[in-house]
Amino acid sequence: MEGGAVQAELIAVLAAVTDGEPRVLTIGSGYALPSGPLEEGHRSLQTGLRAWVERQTHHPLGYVEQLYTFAGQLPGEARGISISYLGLTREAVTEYPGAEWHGWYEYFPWEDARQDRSAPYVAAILPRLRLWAGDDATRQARVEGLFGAEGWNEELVLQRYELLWQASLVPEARRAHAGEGGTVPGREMTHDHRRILATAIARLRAKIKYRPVVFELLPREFTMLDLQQTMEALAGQTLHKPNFRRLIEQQELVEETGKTTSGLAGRPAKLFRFRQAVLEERGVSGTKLPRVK
Amino acid sequence: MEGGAVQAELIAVLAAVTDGEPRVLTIGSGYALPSGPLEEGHRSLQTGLRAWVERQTHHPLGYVEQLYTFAGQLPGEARGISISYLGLTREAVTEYPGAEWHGWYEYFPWEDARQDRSAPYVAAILPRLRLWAGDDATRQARVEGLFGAEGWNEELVLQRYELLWQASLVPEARRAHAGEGGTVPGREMTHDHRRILATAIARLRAKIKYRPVVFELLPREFTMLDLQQTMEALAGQTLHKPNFRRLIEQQELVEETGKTTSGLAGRPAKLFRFRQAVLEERGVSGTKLPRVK
DNA sequence: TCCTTTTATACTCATGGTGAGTATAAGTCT
DNA sequence: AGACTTATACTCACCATGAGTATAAAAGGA
Repeated sequence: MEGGAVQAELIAVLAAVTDGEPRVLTIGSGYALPSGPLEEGHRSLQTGLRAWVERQTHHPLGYVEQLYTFAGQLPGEARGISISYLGLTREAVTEYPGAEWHGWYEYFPWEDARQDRSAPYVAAILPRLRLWAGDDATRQARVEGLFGAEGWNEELVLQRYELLWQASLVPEARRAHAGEGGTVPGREMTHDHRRILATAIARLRAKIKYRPVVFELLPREFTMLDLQQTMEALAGQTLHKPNFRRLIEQQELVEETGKTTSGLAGRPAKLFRFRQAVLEERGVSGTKLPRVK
Repeated sequence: MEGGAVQAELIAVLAAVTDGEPRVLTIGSGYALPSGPLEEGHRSLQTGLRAWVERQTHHPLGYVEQLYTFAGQLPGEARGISISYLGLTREAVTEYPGAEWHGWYEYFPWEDARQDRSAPYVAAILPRLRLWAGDDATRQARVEGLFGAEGWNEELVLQRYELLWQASLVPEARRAHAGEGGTVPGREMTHDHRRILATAIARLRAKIKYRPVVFELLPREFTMLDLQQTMEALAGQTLHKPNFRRLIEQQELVEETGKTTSGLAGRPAKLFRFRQAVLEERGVSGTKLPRVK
């Protein structure tokens, strides 16, 4: 009845958006995510996570949600379980040696589709994937569906990374099954940390569409443009300004503070704040089914 | 650097819909979910889960997705981590002793809002929750938001269960902090298995709205009514027939088989099958943001 | 045989959200 | 003062959705 005991590793993807760039908190010069094993003293998984992030980066942890759990084969030692989390914050002013913020898109340059910034990367990747697919119709369909010109779906971050992995086009894959030829641009990470980051980005891109989590990344007061640019940074997509505004207003997510910006070019913008009340009111409908009565 | 080793427990919520009733596979006469510790031989978490479910219930596992991971304090022994999964299948014809299918709504009678079946339960629960809330405005808001007459949100299954737990109205809570007074109708489960079931129901209710997972629960060929009733069983809501049909058709989720039903009362219904192609075509848009260009 | 019952399927109509684009307001900068 | 820049307001066509009604095609009983 007694199963084998395992090590439990807690891994954090801590995200922020600064100056319109989404960033992630790393250690080891951008090569790893903050992480450490669950210990005796930790009363819960989140407690353990908080402890490790604060020890390694001295950065406080705000909003946190669980991402995914999987069994990893720690080479040599006993097997381990990795439990990953996504956290949202704003970058602290003070820096801590060893901890660095890096742009998401250093790791996934092909994911930033704002004004076609990703275009050259995708153009370089596609022929190599097509070569890999060869005559295999299933592979071809996946390649075109994920990287093809028809309707880029920004939520499929993980699927795209895994495809590159399988095609041996990322360095991490080489460590597993030695491949031939070169790899694709994009910063590498240890173990499967880059896969975890991809999971985090995908989750966040999906979530901002139906839950008001963006506000965790913004200061207390912000302009419509701040809000829009933060969304665009996360989604990796440019948004239609008037319609974005209308969307936010009709959902009553924000309220005016009465203040405006000044000193910048152009007409001063109103400052808004998030309406905390939404969190209670909204059980979020998310309906889609034609209820009766 | 060496953290405390832990036990990893794998827990499965295996769901099916039979004759318009959503059901869950249990052991111990409906008192527990299939589960067991991760062992040396298991190559992945899902492998381990499959092994345990098949050993305890002899039921095959089809579509599976991860639910949640948390640290539980197994009393006495070393601490443990519980990793829960949701699986979707059809009930096998052969039965295995010790394994039983039970209706979801035996465990959560207040969640079945089809033609007001839940009404008497909600009516009985509400005054007791209001009593518990007392003058506390935060508590009152939660009670009314979750159980109140205004817009029942079928996705908040977990939140409702947790509220009842905190109010000490479910037997499981009594084991933790002894409470006074009676409990509310609804079958009890061991440990936090009922909480896990609530998580599974909530996840599935959310997911059927944007991913074609219902078809995992249906036979290969089915009528529109079969499909609708399966959805209704999961959502715990009655749906508008013409609009439901239109929704399915415009999304091109199914195709006609050419066959029809016969022998039953009323006009024969066309038989449909799921269009497997959707799984490839659709990266599922889920858009909501006003993209530009 | 015909009529009732039952279920399936097809239509109608008003409404509101969404995509796309244009027009005006109100500041800085030169 | 005029050019420039950004913010904000408005328009219009279209389509998905909520709600309800009408017709089709079988079974079953009088």
